[in-house]
Amino acid sequence: MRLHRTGSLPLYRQVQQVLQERIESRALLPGDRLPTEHELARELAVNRLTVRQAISELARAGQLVVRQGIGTFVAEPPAHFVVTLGPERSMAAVEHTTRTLEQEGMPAREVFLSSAIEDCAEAREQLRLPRRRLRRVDTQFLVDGEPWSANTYWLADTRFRGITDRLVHDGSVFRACAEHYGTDLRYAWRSFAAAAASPREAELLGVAVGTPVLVREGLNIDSSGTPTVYVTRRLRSDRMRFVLRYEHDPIVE
Amino acid sequence: MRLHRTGSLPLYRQVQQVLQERIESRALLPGDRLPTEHELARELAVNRLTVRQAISELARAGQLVVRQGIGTFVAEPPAHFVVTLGPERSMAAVEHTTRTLEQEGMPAREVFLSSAIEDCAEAREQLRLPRRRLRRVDTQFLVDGEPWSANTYWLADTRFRGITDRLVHDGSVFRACAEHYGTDLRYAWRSFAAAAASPREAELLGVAVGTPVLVREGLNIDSSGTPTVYVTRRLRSDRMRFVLRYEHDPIVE
DNA sequence: AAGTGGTCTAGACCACACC
DNA sequence: GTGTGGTCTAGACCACTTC
Repeated sequence: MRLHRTGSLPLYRQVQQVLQERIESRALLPGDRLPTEHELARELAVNRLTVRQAISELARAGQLVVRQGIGTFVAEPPAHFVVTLGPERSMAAVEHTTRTLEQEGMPAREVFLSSAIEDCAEAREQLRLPRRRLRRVDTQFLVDGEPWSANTYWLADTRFRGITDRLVHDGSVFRACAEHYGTDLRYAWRSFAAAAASPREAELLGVAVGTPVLVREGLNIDSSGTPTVYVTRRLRSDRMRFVLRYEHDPIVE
Repeated sequence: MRLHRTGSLPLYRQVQQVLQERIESRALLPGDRLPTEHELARELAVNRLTVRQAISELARAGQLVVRQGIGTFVAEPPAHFVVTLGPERSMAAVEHTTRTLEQEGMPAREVFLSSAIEDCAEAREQLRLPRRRLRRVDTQFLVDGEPWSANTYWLADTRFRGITDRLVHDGSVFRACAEHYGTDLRYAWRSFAAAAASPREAELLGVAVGTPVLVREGLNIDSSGTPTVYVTRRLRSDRMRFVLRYEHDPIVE
């Protein structure tokens, strides 16, 4: 195989096409290891950096998975787990998702990462709190040992005093609010956006920097309508997807 | 300024930090042009490729905008337009969004791109149609002349015969369905995910390949409950964001 | 024509995983 | 140690924008 500049298609795009053809023709199956970068470079008579440029775009797009020291692999078709959102503002939420996952043999749990007094303009405004009262709690959602989301919660330090100690053994913030503080939460709003994974987020999610992540933010209010928890989740877009169903009587999270 | 390998932080990350510091300290303001890649390379005593690697990640993350032949600029803070979704399945949808945008002085319109008989397993399943009856329509949503979303609609060719001609002057597919075919649509479901822009999508949206985009899919049914239009939208995540409000009585799309 | 970013090369060394 | 991907360099030429 030999590539060369033709028309105006850059070499690295031609390399991409070669790889995509091999995947689509099933010459390479999900989970298979690609030839090494050196081998591909030699085989296609291009520089290794050109191969890397081709691979890195395909990896970002989720078609390949690169593992340092091991090799580059054809990605498994994403096990898009569908989370169904109802029109309700209730929050059986995490509970429901967790149960569903477990029924499919995928043990899910939320793990506490860190907690600190910290300021954040957006959280301050949403919660209407002075800056010194703002507590930030970070958690990770693991499914089958694999990180699926990185979460940041903002809440009033005074109202949930000592919550950090509660979270060490069970990282579920919402459960802690309910069980230890008697606070029933429901949604005021939730939002969806897409963003590139920052270095920190990429590490937490086990993906490459710049990988698209689904950003879900939400404000939770207590039964009196007071803004109580402002949460930001970054979700692996190759693992989760949200669906708003209107037909049937709908469930949660 | 001189960078060198310290600890284990790669050079290109140090270059990123330098740039981010200049942006955060407001030494570089939104819209400002950065020094050229050659200049940065010389100034920081690193290779130009190293500078490029730093810049390309920041560009993907939306902090910088790179324009060939012109220069690299600090991105304007994203004018996240918020689209409010109600729990209703109704579809005042595009209408409402368009009106809101226009009130803010941003003329919005949907533009027809192409139309063809084409097969798609997912669309076939959603619409329960045989493959030969499947029509694909592509449109672009422009706000103030700038592309905000790339849309693909799937519908029954027989039911909407001649729709292509209707769309040439007004690209709004939903409006065409209502006005020319008397079909009132509402949502059965909508979904949200994130993905990397493919070369084709990147071109339509005016962003770099691999930029995170918000993927919104939905199935629309007519008043008898028949699946009628299956639509996939790719939205610029630096321009739009979806919010589900639960508090007030809610509006549309 | 001049200046910008876009692509490509050859070669080197480093960090990580596995044996 | 061996082999993988990760980082980095020096230098070249191309494509696009502006003048």
